[in-house]
Amino acid sequence: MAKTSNTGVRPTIRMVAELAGVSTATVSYVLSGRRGDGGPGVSDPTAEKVKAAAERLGYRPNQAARAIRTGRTNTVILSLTMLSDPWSLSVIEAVQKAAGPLGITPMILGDADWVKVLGTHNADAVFVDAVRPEQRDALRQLAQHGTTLVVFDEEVQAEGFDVIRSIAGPGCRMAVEHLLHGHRRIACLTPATPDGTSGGTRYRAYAQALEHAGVEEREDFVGLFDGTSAGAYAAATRLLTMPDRPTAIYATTDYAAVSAINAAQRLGLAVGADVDIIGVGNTVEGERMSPSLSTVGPVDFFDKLARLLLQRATGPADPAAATAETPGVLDFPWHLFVRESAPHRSAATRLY
Amino acid sequence: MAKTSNTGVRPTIRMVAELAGVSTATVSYVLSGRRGDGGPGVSDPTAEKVKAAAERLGYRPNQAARAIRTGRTNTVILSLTMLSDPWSLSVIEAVQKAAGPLGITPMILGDADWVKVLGTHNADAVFVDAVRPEQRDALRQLAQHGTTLVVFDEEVQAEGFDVIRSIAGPGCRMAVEHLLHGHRRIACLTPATPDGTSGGTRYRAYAQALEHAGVEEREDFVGLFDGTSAGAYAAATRLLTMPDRPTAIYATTDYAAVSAINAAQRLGLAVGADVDIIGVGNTVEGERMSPSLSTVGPVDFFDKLARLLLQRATGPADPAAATAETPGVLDFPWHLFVRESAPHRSAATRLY
DNA sequence: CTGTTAGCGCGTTCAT
DNA sequence: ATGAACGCGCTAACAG
Repeated sequence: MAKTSNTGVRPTIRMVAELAGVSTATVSYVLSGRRGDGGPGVSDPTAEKVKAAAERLGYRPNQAARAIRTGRTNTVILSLTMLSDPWSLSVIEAVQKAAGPLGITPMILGDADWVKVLGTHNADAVFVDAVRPEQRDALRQLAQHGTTLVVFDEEVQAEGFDVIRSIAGPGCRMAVEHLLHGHRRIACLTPATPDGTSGGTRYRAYAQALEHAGVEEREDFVGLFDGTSAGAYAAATRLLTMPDRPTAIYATTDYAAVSAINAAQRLGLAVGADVDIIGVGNTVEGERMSPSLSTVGPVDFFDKLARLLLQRATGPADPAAATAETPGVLDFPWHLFVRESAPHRSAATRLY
Repeated sequence: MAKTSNTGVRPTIRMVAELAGVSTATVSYVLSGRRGDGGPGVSDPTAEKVKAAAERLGYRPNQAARAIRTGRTNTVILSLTMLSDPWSLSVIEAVQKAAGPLGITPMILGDADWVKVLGTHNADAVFVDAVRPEQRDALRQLAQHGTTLVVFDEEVQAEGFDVIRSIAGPGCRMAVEHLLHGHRRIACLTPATPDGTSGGTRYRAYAQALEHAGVEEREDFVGLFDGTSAGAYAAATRLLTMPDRPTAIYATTDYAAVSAINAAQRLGLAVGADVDIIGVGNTVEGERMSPSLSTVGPVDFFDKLARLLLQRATGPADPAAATAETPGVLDFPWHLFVRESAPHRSAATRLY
């Protein structure tokens, strides 16, 4: 056990230098492992002395001081509005996995108030998951002042920063149209909006697809729930115990779809045979469960997002050069994943 | 709309000073609103000029540079191991609410690897929600080097930092004993541990309370679920549809208890009359629902935690003075909250 | 009473 | 391998 200092004060590079009997420059070179441009310029014995001194003092370089000089913080900030949403957790997980090997620390900003924070705190790159209209100016200004941004938004213009788009509407229609191949009695399981109605792109896609196919929408086939997965389970149970129950359920999130599958199985229905269920979002859980969940969603979304963010973070710190790298719009097209919970239906197997 | 600079470089205090035709010191005084010890020492006209220049350039002081000089970052770090746990979200929410008015930004560290990060990144205070045994040395060393820590742990010694304890065992026994006043057929609804068994303090309290009361534990009255709230709903449904169903359910988390209430109501059982349900954790949701949830838990936990953390963050930056403030152990005793879902039972109303 | 000068505190990096 | 300058904002001490 190396006895470490207990002065109550954090060791600085100067203390290390003094203890090792060298200059601060040497300590810096040794600990950062780099020397000018060329080969190694520090002799092994000195390097050992320095490392021993640093160890003994428990020295850790001060990131803030380093950042002031290098302009790099080895930090990315994730500004996430809805931390309770599993989507946010997926973002965090993907970024953490990719950042670790690079020595970059992801810091999460749970507050929606990224405008204030990003103006004063530096990071090598920042991910922002929601932009309110009145924040757009601030966004542009941040980018102009050299903040490296990756923004998730369906509308905002890419002006000096990256924008990730992932437009749900067409994909959701694909999901409902897939069900329409084999069904006419199709229910929709969707969280209620605060005002009690079921707004939102994902619900509208359902209504439009039905209308386009000439299928009348039934009000009692819309299963609203409170956003929790237990609520989805209860709503699905209600739908599936109706006298003329739906033969298919379109759930506007994968989590609701999983609950619906559980509810159906509890009721003794064979999912993928007696009843088809499709989700939205293409989350990993759906692929792994049994029966596997049919769904629509972007491909490889979180990993690609993480990769882009970290590429931007490690890219040239010089903002002038960064613009040459063409930050722009990255579009994630949605795909249909036909799996067990809602298989292909031919004329022979359709349920109407 | 103030036209702002677009040089692609972040404005510094020097640029503001130059544009305003004053010195950097003046800018600093104006923008930080303080001057030496005494009253205001900047004339109104100059202050206006400076503010205008700062506005025009979109100047925001660089926190990293400020921190190097002042030792204050106006930041607290929350190291949270299980971001998916609603408990973590409650911590975040409480801290954010308390930090906002103080101009302090909470940053969340989702990684469990706080040892590496806290060594290099500074914050005015740090909350750590879990300490593995091999991390205890690092904890002590961080505290010695001046990091202000608040640690949530049931075992670790308070050596130069605050420790928050909230011991579940006795409280959980109170919950089961409350049910024992009116019941004999008491089920336990608890998430399964990875190895399939139901370990954990909260389950053991159930087993011990039953044994102590001379009630035999029935294996089919232990409802294990996968940790999701839909899983809890399904497990509760199974318990309540048994031929000789339990008359009371002890759920080891409030979220499971809420699911159990939903399941009971769906089955047409009157909660608080036909069946009693009690939770663990004393979350706010339980108090607000109908029927209100009986539960056990600490009182005012998150708010007090937030208050302590921010008091430490804003306290004297001088670490020597900080020790005089007696950081120590803060114990949160658990209470029993008897509400509608499991009311008091007398000899007249008991269900056995 | 108002504003400036000079230097601090970090780790990094260029000449020497 | 080193001395000294550097980048940033803050602030004690000073000049008008």
